[in-house]
Amino acid sequence: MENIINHFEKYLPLNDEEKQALMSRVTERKIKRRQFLLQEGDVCKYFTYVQSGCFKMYGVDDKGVEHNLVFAAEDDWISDIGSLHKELPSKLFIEAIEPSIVLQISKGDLWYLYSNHPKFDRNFRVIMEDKYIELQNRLLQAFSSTALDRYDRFITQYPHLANRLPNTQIASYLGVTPEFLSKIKNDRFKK
Amino acid sequence: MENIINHFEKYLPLNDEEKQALMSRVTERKIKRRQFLLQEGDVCKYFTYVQSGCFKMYGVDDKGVEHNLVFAAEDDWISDIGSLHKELPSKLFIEAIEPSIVLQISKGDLWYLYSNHPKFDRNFRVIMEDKYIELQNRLLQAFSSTALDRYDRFITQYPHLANRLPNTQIASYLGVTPEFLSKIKNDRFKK
DNA sequence: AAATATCCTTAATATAGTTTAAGGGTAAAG
DNA sequence: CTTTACCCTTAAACTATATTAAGGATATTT
Repeated sequence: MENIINHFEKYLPLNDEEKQALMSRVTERKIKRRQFLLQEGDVCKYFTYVQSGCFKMYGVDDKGVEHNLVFAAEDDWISDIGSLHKELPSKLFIEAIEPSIVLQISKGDLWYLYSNHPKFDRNFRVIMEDKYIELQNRLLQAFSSTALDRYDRFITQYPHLANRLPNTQIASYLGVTPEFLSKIKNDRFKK
Repeated sequence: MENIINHFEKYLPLNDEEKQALMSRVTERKIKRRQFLLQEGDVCKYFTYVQSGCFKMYGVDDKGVEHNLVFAAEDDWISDIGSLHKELPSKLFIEAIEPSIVLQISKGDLWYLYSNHPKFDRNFRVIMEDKYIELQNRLLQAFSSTALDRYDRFITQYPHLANRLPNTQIASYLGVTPEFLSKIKNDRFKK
C-alpha cells in the first residue's frame, strides 16, 4: 500500500484524509503468471496499479497472432480505458507475464475519488496524459522508423523491461516476428 | 461560437454562466491553407477547436518524409497534448489542409475553466479519453492488419475525410507511400 | 487564361520483413 | 529431478511495400 501512496506523492503530497480514502477504495490481489485481468469480450472493470510483477495488454488478429500494445511493470498502471469508461466489451487481453501483486480501483470508486477529492482528479489526468503521449510517440515511431531503430529505442527507453521480457514478447511489441527480431539482434551485434 | 457550445452540450447542458466563461476565454482565428498552428521546436500553446476547415498533425522523419498522426475537421479538437501540458518543444507540426476557422483556448484559460467550472473538467476528460481510444485502435490496426484493410476501415470510418483529402495525405496517415495507395485502390476496384 | 505547383497513376526494380521448417537450449511444472 | 512446454536461432523461399522514374491530370496561384 505504501507504494501507491508514494506513487501519487510524486505529483502532489496527500493529506491523511486522502490517503485514507485511497486505501479504503483499493483492493489488493495476487495474480499468477498467465492469469488474465481482462479477456476479449469482457468489460474492463478496474484501473489497475501494478505493485510488483509485470503485465502485457494485447489484441489478437484474425490469424490468432498476438500484438502487444503496452507493458506495465512495478509502479505503473494498466487498463483498457475505452472499455472501462464506456462500459463496452473490450477487444483486448491483459495478462500477467510474471507472478504479480496489484491494487485495483473499480470505476465507481474512481468516480468517488474524483468527485470527493479533487487532487485525484488532477493526478489521474496527468497519468492519462502521460499514457497518451507514450502512445503517440509509439505510433510515430511505428510509421517513421525501421524495426532496428525501434528495437534500439526500446532497450534504451525501457532497459528494465528489455532484460526481463522474453524476446517473443518484445517482438510482438515492436510489430515484428520473433524470427526477424532474432536476425536484428544478430546483425546489430556484428557491427 | 454557437458550434463550440453545441459541441459541449452533446455531453452535458451548460448554464449561462458557463457559456459566458467559455466564450470569454476562447479566441477566434482565421487560418489560411498551409498555415501552421504549430511547428517542430515550438511549445504548443493552445487547445484548438476546429469550427470549419481541416488540419493535419504530423511528424517528419530523418529523410524528410511526413507522417500524419491525426486529422481534425469541423467540430473536432487538435493539439500536441504532450507539448501543451509539459511545456516542452514539440516534435510535430499542425498545418491547415483547407482554409479554416478555429477557436483556441490557451493553457492558462483551460486551467481557469477546469478549476472554476468543474463541468469542463469532465468534458475535456471525455474528449481526451476519446482521443486516447482512437490512437490505441490505430496502433493496433497498424500492427495487425494490411494496408488494404487499413484503407477500407479508413474510408468507412471517416467517409467525410476520405472524399475531401488528397490521396497523398491519406497514404501518409495509413503509413504507406502514395504510389502504393494508388495500387491498392486499383486492385480494390478490380474485385 | 496562363503558368506553376501539386497530385495521381503505372511499371520495373529493390528491400524489409514474413513464413515455414527444423534443431537445440532453457525455463516451468509436476 | 525429470519432463514438458516454451523460447531462441538459422536459413531458404516468399510477399508486402518502398523506390525510382516518368507522363498525364488537376488544382492553385498569378
